[in-house]
Amino acid sequence: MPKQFNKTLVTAALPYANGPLHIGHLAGCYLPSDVYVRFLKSNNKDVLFICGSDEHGVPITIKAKKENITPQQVVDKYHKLMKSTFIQFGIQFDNYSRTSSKIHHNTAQDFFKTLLKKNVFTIQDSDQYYDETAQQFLADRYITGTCPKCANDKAYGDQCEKCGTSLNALDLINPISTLSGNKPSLKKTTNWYLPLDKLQPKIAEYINQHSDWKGNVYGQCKSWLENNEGLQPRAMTRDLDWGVKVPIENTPGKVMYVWFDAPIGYISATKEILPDTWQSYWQNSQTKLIHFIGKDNIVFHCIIFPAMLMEHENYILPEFVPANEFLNLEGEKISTSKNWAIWLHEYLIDFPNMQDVLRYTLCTIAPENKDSDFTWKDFQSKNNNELVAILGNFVNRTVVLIHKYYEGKVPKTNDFQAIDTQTIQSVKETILQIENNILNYKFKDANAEMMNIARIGNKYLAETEPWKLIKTDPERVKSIMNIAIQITCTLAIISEPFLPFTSAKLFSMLKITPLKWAFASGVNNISENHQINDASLLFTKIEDETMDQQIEKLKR
RNA sequence: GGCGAGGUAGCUCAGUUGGUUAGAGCAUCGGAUUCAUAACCCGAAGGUCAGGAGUUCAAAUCUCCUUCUCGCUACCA
Repeated sequence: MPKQFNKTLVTAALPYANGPLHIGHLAGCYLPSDVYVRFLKSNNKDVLFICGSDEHGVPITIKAKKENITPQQVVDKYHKLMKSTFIQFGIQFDNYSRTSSKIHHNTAQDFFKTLLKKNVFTIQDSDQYYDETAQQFLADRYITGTCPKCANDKAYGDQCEKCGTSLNALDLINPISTLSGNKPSLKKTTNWYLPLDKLQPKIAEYINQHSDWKGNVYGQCKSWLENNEGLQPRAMTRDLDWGVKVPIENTPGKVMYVWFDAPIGYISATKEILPDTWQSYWQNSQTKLIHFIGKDNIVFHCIIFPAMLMEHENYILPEFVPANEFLNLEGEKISTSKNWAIWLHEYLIDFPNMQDVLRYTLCTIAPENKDSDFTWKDFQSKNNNELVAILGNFVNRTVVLIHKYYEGKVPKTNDFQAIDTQTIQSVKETILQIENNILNYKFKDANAEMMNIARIGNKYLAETEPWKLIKTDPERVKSIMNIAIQITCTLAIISEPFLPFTSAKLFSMLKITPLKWAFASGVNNISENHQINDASLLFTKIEDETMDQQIEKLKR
């Protein structure tokens, strides 16, 4: 029995505010979520799209120390940059918030207090390494030493990358803090744990109800649940001076674990824009909650956050988690530290007003089922051979012909011939496929089908040959050109989720106010005698030289 | 090491519960065309489905083994 929903709450993973955004972020998470939300909004659905910067955690404090500024200055810088990047790429969040905001701190603390009141947490003491010079406790990741198994002297406190063994920092021989290079000391500390072990049956039941999730997501959840010892308690607090303070008396220097506070950021961002009605989304069983993320955070969104929500008891649980795999770049993993990335804010400078080209390219190679690869050559080919040659060209030849034959006034249709009805029918069928694909989170397929509508248009013109008929049967040409312009209007409507800037240009060229999805298969959207604007190019060719420069830039 | 996901045409990727001759886009080659940004349209060629064994009337699909890539491995986010 499928559940019925009347609201959709879409979240996109909170990007971590210690660096700029690159194409992998866009392809993996923000583009698919934006397409999905734009589609629902075009269909007049009640949908809310939430995101924000994740501004806590150790890496930010380390970056601040390195650059000799405060953590707040670090997050201010990247929050501003990321927000502006999203806006420029047309990622249309209803709210792009941040976890350093007052409302977030309050919301996260309230959430924590509720779990405290319900006695959800278990409290445990443990010995943790402490760096006297840096004056802070060290996460396992920030300690290196000699692996007890393979004697590799560059093993991390959580894992030895040489032999692959999972480690505990206490196992390391000759531990060294990566912050100061000194030997850390052991200190006792108390933390509040989410007892995932006790919650395992509830979580397992929840996951089992969602065997329809994508293979990578469901598989990873099962792997956590069915791991030899099952789920283990996880500390929800950390010893750090940067983060949301734990709302318990006499706990100085203790903040919430980033993965406790970050997903609550989705809630606080909703509260921020809907102070009175946010509960109608988060605490309403009629709401479909969807988390768009990358494969690296499956466990947090499918196990830990749902566990938190279950124990709070007032919230709905995620209904679907479309996690994408990773995007590679020119055959290699994207790496921030090696500067092997295409930074979005730089793309905007190098390719002004070409956001849709990147949106399109990334959508065609979205890593929906497996890691995929971005190459500049492919980017150029998608632009030149598809956007310019198929979509741009169809629109251009249609608009040019209408100006040539009718001075830009849309001609009236006469009787439809078989080819007309067939063409209209195949456009309708393609639209249905797009809808079906989007609703099933298959954005790559949906995007390809959108391009197929332009192909149908090109084929229609090639087969009807209005440039020949104009000499023998001008009445017939009127019908053909009318249908061609209606298809152009369809393209304006259905391209909006994928190519919002192009869609806007198309509506402007057609000189009509933007239409919603319900009009997509209409054949009377542009009325007879309506005056359209002059043709202008939607896309321009990209030369080899431009691509060579970008490839050169990567290698620097 | 353990677990999960993947390996399909030159390239980038689809292949739903096993079922006609394994698909698409791009690239390549050929044809047609001139309204259009030398674009469009039609057609052809291109695959031992990572490798091996097994189950079955039938395997890209199910099972086992080998191998490669990516992720997770519980205090990185």
